[in-house]
Amino acid sequence: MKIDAANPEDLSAQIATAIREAIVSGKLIVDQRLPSEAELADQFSVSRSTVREALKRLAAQSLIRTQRGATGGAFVNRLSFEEAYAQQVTTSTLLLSMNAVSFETACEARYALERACAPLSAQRRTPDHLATMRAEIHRQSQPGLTDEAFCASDVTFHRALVDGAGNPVMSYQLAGAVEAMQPLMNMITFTARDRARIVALHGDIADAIEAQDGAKTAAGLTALESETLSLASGLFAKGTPEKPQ
Amino acid sequence: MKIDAANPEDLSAQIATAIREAIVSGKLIVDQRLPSEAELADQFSVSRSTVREALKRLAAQSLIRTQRGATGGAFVNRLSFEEAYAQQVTTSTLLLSMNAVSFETACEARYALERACAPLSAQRRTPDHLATMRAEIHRQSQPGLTDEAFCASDVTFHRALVDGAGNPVMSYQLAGAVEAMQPLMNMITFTARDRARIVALHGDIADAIEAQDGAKTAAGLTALESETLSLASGLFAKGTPEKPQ
DNA sequence: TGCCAAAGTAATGTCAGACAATTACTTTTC
DNA sequence: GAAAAGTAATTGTCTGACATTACTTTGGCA
Repeated sequence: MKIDAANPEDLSAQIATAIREAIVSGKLIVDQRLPSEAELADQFSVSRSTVREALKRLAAQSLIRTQRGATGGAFVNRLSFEEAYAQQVTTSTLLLSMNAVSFETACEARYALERACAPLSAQRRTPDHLATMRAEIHRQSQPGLTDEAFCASDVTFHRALVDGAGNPVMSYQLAGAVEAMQPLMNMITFTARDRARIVALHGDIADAIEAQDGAKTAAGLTALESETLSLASGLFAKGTPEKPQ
Repeated sequence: MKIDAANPEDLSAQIATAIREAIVSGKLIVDQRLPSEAELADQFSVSRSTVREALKRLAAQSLIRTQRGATGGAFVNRLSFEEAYAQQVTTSTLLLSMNAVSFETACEARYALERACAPLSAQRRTPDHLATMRAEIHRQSQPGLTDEAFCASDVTFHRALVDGAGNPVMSYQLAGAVEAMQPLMNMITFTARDRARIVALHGDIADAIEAQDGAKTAAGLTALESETLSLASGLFAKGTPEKPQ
C-alpha cells in the first residue's frame, strides 16, 4: 500500500483508497484488526490526523468500525444487509432529488423491478408477508390518515411484497427503488377516491399473491403503475426535474 | 442543527449526521457553500479537527466536495449517476463477498432484475446498443481470451442490454446486480464448450433485442440463467458462503 | 488607461503534541 | 479467592502552527 505525494488528491483520500482496495480485494478480511492509528501514520509517513480522516471516510461507508480501549482499534466490518440497505436508500433518494429525473422514469424503473419480484413472491411468500400486506391495506382504508402515513403504509406494503420473494439480494436492490420514490409520492395529494382505487388495486395484488399467481400479481402492479402515473400526471410536467420541498 | 455531548456516538459522526440530514431534507441545496471549517467548529462548539472528520465522512459519500483557496470551502455536491453507480457497485460487491449469499441467490436476483429490463430494452434499444452487444459477442468467441476478459466482456454485453432500456434509474439499479457478480463469475473456469454455449445464448438474446421481441429476450435471459447455474453448480455448494480469492 | 506582476487574504490540507476517555489486563490487598 | 487499584494501549478531542492553494487587490509601468 503506497501513497504518492505528487498526487493532487488528498493524502487522506489516497490512504482511504489504499485500505479500501485492500478490503475489497480480500487482503484484509472481515473482523481483522487494522494497525493502530499511530502505526498507520508511521507506515504511510503522515500524521495521525491524516490517518484518522482516512479512517472516518471508510467508517462512513461502513467498511470499518472502531473500538476504543486497550484492545480496541479499527476492524474490517462485515457489511450487513441493513447497512447496505440504508446506504442504498440514501443514495437513491438523493439521486432522484438532485437530478433531472422525471417522475415517469423513476416510476417505470420501480414498477419494472417490482414486477420482477412478482413471480418469486407469489411462489414463496409466507403467511407473514401476506398478513403484513392485508394489514397495510386495512390501514390504508382508514379515513383520517395523513398523506404521509398513507405513503409510508404503501412502502411497507410493497416491501412485504418484495421480501416475499425470499431473496435478500433482491430485497436490498429493490429497497432503493421503492423507498427513494416516497418523497416524490409524498408530493401527491390523495383524494378519498384516489385512495379507494389504490386500495382496491392493492387488494387485487394481495389476492394474486395469496393465490400464488405470479402473472396476475405482475398485472396488478402494472395497473397500479398506470394509476400512479395518472395521479402524478397533473403534478409533474414530463421531463422536468423534481425538487422535493 | 444540534449535537449532544451525552450521546455515546462520536461527535464527528453526530455532526456528519446533522449536516447529512440538512442536505437530504433540502435545507442545504446543491452547490450551496457550507460555513468554513472554523465557523462550523464555532457553531458546534468543537475543534476544527472534529469538524474535518465529519466533513470527510460526508465527502466519502459524495455528499460534499471541497475546494481550497480563498473562495474555497465545502459545497453540497450534486450526486451524479456515475458516482452513485460506483458506490452501488462497491457496496453490492462487498455485500456478496462478505455475507453468506449463495451463488444461486445472487444469480436469481440478477437475472430477475435483468428480465425486468428486457421488454423496455427490446422496445427502445438504439443501433448503438445493438452494435455493442454484437461486438462483445464477437470478442467472446475469440479463442485465447482469458476467463477474466471473457467475464468483463460479459458484463459489457449485459450493461448494453440494460442501458438499452433508456432508463438511467434502472441502469443505476442494475449496475450493482450485474457487476457485483463479476468476482463470483471470475471463479468459474470456462471450457471452450461452455463459452460456445454462452455465446450462442448471447446471440439469441441479441437477435431478440434486434427483433424488438421482449418476451423472447426474457426467455433468452432465463436460458442463460440456467446455463450459468449449471456451470456454477459444481463450484459452489448450495447455501454455503462464497469467499472470493 | 490598461495590463501584468506582486502582495494580500481566506480557505483547506497537514503536522506535532497534548490530554481525556475507555477498555482490557495485571497487580495488589484484604 | 475476590475485590480494588493500578497500568497500558488505543481511540476521541483539542490547540496551535505552518503549508498550500486560489482568488482578490494593489501597485507599477508602458
